[in-house]
Amino acid sequence: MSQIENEPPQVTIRARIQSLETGLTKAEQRIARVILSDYPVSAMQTLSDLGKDAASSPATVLRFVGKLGFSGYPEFQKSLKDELQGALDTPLSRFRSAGGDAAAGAPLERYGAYAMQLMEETMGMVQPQTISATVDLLADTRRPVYLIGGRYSRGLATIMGYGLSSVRGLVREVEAEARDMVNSLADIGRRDIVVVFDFRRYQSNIGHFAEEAHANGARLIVFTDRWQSPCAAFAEQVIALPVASPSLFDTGLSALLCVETIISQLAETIGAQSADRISRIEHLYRKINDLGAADGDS
Amino acid sequence: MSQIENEPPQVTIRARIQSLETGLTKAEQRIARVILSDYPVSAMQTLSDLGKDAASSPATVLRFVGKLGFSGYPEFQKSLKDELQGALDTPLSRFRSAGGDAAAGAPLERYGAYAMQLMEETMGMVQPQTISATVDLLADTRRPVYLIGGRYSRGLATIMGYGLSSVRGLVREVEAEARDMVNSLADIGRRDIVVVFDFRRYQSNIGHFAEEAHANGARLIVFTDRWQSPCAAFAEQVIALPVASPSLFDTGLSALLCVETIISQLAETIGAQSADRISRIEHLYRKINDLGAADGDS
DNA sequence: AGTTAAATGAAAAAAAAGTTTCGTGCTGTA
DNA sequence: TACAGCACGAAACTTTTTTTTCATTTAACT
Repeated sequence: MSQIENEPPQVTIRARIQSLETGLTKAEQRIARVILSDYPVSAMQTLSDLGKDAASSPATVLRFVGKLGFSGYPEFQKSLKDELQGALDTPLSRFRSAGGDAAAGAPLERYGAYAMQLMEETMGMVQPQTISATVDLLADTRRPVYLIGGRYSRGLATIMGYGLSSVRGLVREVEAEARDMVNSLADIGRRDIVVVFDFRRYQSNIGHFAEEAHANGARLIVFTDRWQSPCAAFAEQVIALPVASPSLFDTGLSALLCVETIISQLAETIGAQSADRISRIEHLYRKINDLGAADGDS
Repeated sequence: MSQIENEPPQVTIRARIQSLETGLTKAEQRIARVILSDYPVSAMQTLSDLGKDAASSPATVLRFVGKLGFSGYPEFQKSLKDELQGALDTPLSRFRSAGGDAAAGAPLERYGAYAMQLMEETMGMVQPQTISATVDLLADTRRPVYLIGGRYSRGLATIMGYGLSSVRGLVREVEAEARDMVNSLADIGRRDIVVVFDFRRYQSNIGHFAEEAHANGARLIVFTDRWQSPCAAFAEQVIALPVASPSLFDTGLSALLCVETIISQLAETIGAQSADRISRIEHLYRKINDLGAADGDS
């Protein structure tokens, strides 16, 4: 009988429910909780099933749906399905449902969808406390930090080094080459933190560096792969990552994800102190850059 | 009345439908196509709606569902919902439905879920032909490649340089420092490819380097952000990337994704030639590494 | 405490969905 | 061409779901 007056707004139904928080009766809150808990699948049952789940009655559920602005339960479910359709129309979903191995689509789509799976895998593989312990260690700004990486992972060490030095001082990247390694080792002691990136195929010189640093009493953080570099044996924190990719080479995306997460957490932990530092650095960089540019041009 | 005899197998219903390919009548094939097209939402309508979509009848749809091994339409839909529930129970989905901004969960989960969105955005932002054109350019192994990056992006340049030199020769990383830049520029000419990484805040010396290289006739590939480095003006290929992150810093994940995609494509393009090179390099690295390690220890 | 208003669920009524049956029309074979 | 067999959909039938109604309970206010 009743005509549809209100077109569905852009926001998700989930958001609409959440924004209704106030003005919901007790039974309705129960219903909301059930819907939100396994959204949206939980809302795809029949009226009476949903009522049962919320220890309520079909009638009450229907009134709740009315408050949401729908003129009937089927209309509500229709909206839900439309919304779901949109949510599922993503590269990852398509990749997943294609079986994950289909060579379909552009290279970037393929690699990207794989990368997304990798992010998930990474989240599952790295313990939250490993991240937080690492952040805590690095948050002690009186401890100098040394970074070193192998042939491939040198780039990651550089990126992490840059991030670290944006947030705190006493950061130094060590070249994976005899002279610099020895020189650094001479300085490294109990107060120091050493961050090592070592992925297969593990480089023996990196391993020796880590071992020596550990012997000198340094605290060791190791980024490595699933099979774990020998360095891991001496490490206080081991961040073991998935590195397989759909190409001939291993991927560094999982490592970069962790590095950026750590830097971001570190910035939050060190807080105001680091915000200050960042702006000072920005300022200085601009000054020196201008000098450098002039120098380069002349 | 009829009891459920067959427990649902591990495979998705999608896969089951696909494997049924043969043994499907014409009308059933139409139904299959409709279901697979917007899977699984398309299969969540009523029997008659689905029949109408497939230009068929409820009865035929029901027979189709029977062939799939279900004893009735509701049972079929139940399976579908269970499957969907599983598919939606991922970090990304949770992040999305949490509104994207919720500080819920461990830092890695949060950053990782964001990263997944970023991958998607990257896929949307970078044109497939940009990637393929870049790969083609780099596949010309007679052309020397020079890489340079700013303070942050130096790490990315290093990683790409490593990847490139695994696949082909004539790769050189240029330090973003006056002497090395000038020296390199002296060599760079029409035959050369220059890859520049420049993200905000853009460094003027990088810009000058790119301009000069372009003036010398080199082909320019620029990795930059959404707002585009000044270098982009001289570039033959511009890879503009999303870099915003849920922290104070920009992210390099999108850039690394593109770099790895390009390297992987390059390896496939150059093909056997590169497979050969990779194994030769592995062998040589092992030899030299042993020397280096011995050197470092002594 | 008493009154009023709102909220709730049971149950009946209405609507819609799923299932079954059966006749038509097609396809391939004798 | 006639026949068998199968696929198909229309329509009748059955079941389930949604909606409405109404009595009861619960909460709120004087």
